[in-house]
Amino acid sequence: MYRARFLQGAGYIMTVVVFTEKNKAASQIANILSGGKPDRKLVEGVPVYMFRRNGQEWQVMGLSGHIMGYDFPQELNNWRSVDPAILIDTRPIKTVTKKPFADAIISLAREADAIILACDFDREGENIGFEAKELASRVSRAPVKRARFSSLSDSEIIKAFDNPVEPDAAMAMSAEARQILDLKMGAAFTRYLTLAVRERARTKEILSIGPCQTPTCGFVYERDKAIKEFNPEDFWKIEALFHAKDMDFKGVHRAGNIKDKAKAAEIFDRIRAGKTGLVTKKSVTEIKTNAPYPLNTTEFLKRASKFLNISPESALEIAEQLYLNGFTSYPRTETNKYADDFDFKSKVIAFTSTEYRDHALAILSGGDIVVRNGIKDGHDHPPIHPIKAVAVKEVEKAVKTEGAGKIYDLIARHFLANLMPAALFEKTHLEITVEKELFDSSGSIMKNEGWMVVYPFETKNDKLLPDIKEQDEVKVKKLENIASKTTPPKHLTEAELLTLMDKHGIGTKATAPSHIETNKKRGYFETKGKTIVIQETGFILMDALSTSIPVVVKPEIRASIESLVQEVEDGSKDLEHAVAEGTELIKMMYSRLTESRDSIVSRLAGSINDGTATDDKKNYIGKCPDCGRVLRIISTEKGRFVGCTGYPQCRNSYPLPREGALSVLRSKNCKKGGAAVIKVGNKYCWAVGIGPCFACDLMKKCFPPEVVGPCPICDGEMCLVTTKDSRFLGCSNRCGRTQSLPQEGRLTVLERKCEVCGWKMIRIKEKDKEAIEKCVNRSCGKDQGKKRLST
DNA sequence: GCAAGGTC
Repeated sequence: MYRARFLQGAGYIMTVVVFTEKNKAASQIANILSGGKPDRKLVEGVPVYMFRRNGQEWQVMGLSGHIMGYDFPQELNNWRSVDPAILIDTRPIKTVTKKPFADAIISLAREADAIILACDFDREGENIGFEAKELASRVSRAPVKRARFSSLSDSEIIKAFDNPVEPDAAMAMSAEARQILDLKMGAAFTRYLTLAVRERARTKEILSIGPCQTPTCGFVYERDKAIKEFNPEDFWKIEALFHAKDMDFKGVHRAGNIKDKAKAAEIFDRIRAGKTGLVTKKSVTEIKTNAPYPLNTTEFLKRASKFLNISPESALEIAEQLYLNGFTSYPRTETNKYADDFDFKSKVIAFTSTEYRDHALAILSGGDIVVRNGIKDGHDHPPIHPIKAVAVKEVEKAVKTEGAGKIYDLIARHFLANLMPAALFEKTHLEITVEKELFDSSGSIMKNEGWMVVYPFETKNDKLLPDIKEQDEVKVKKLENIASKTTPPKHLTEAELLTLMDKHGIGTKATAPSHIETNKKRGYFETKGKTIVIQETGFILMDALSTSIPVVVKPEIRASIESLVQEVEDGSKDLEHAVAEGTELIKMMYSRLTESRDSIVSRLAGSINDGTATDDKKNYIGKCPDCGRVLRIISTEKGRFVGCTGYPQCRNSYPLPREGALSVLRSKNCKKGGAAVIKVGNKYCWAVGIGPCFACDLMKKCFPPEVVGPCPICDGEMCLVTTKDSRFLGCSNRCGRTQSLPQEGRLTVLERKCEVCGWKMIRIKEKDKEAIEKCVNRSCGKDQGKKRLST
């Protein structure tokens, strides 16, 4: 500054140095501020853009995100010799991780008369700017200012650089607090757990814990636990098939899902003779469905997974490629709301020369363009939208990454959809009375496609009802009392997981996919198509942690660090106090971890080195309730029993019957808590730890005979009897009535009943043949009941 | 070798 003022009189030209978050931003900002084409040079291999502005020499350089990072001092890097607890009390050291950038900063700073930090307008951006500021301060006393802008539009950039503000130290320090606390916790917990498990199981795997990855896994665990613990309940549903005006349509009894079998039977008895129904009420309502909000990163990743089956990780990578090639806008944004002065019209016009032509023309002919805007404004970047209007083929030619065309298509269609009117549906509800009982039928017809015309990803099937009025009569074609069971919740999809993470503030717009990847890499969960399924190690770890340190498995861990970080940003707490408080918190959790070492480790060790025992399907019984390892059938010369792989530490064992071939019935769960149910020969079943099933009062509940229909000659029921080399139907009263069954193929008794005789239907699937469904009753003459299935 | 956050 001193030098500048002194030299200015002698024709000295002030040099303004600008640091942006990345090269792309540097070049764009230089373009805007220079009003033309800036010169470009390389400093230490880093591009710098130069131009004259207001009589000053400007030099704009892009950083590469963080160019510094925290780590522990060298001497703490030996996992074996350093107690992980020490890490918690050690202040990590910040060092340069990208030297060329640091060198370039220093080189530019030497010549600078003024420095402007121009990174993204968020916490990490402020912090990245401060990394440059700190390096510059080593060689320069030039004043440092901050340009704040939330998009790279000309007007906003010029405004930001004409009115620079003071850098926000509190905001920058808040990110510092996050980095330090994340590292302390992650490193200490991960090292401790990994080393503890290695004492018991031979593995090179790392078992990591972190304030984002662990709650992410926690979401998956909670869902899969609910699935595991789910108990199906019976319910009955009374359905009618109506007919009017040449059309069949369905109705459901108003009682919906009836849990009480007797009640369902009673209702069904009242109506079963009904031949006609009366339309007692009809209502028609019009429903508007708005286009979804513009795409921010989270929403984009969710839709790419849901509609295109592209994982969040690769969707973000593809979007990055599209962005770098100028097809779409910056993919990392929280904002789902366009700026007031956003120029939609010229973009839509550009689309008139692409395959989206018809949609673009429809928008242009609809008068003023109205955008369907969201409500989130992260003051960062505009929603993800197309920059260039091109054909999908051109995108695929330029960007070779698989899925690039599909992603572009989604972004383009979403953009156009945001400019189109709402879709209109007409929903019709009919109340139909049969024998004084009420049935409901509903239908839906699309009246106006609106934005959905350009958005084929959402399904919009019409459900039609005949055009009938109140007091019209309809024919009853069929009435059914359908027995069903409640179904367990479904596994989480990636889209749902992203929603949960977003809702609980786990990770940022750019990092959510990486936390999912980390968990996969660790073997905690895996993706099967769009759904996510927990794996043994992940389940046991989450299960163990949720009893000893529940906050770690829940989003609370992130929230408590976040609230400290927020206080630093607000200025209500300084960095040192926040780090001290956070450290105390981590210490408390760490001591819970060490206290429960044995229970966590013994269970985890089982999941890791007992892989072979688990894979031994023939002898695998289940988890040992004492130590969490693996129970299996052990046969010796002296006899056989169920024992634990944890032997000799764990001496848990259970007796088995001496005689008979054993086969574990995987689908049966012993209701008295037996570890598994084993079939002994063809005679009886045996619950491990409980004893023979025939001696159990719950036998009939666990092994209900498969009833297929009434016995034709007595009041008994015909049941499926399966022996080692045959299967047939026999009367439950043992009156002597039997019936043979097809002996070949896999036989399944279906819930559905034959429409003619009321016996159950069966399904036979022979190898290399199509499955056949037919009535099980040989005396039932109905051959039409036979149906070939496509499988 | 450990976390999470930037960016390529």
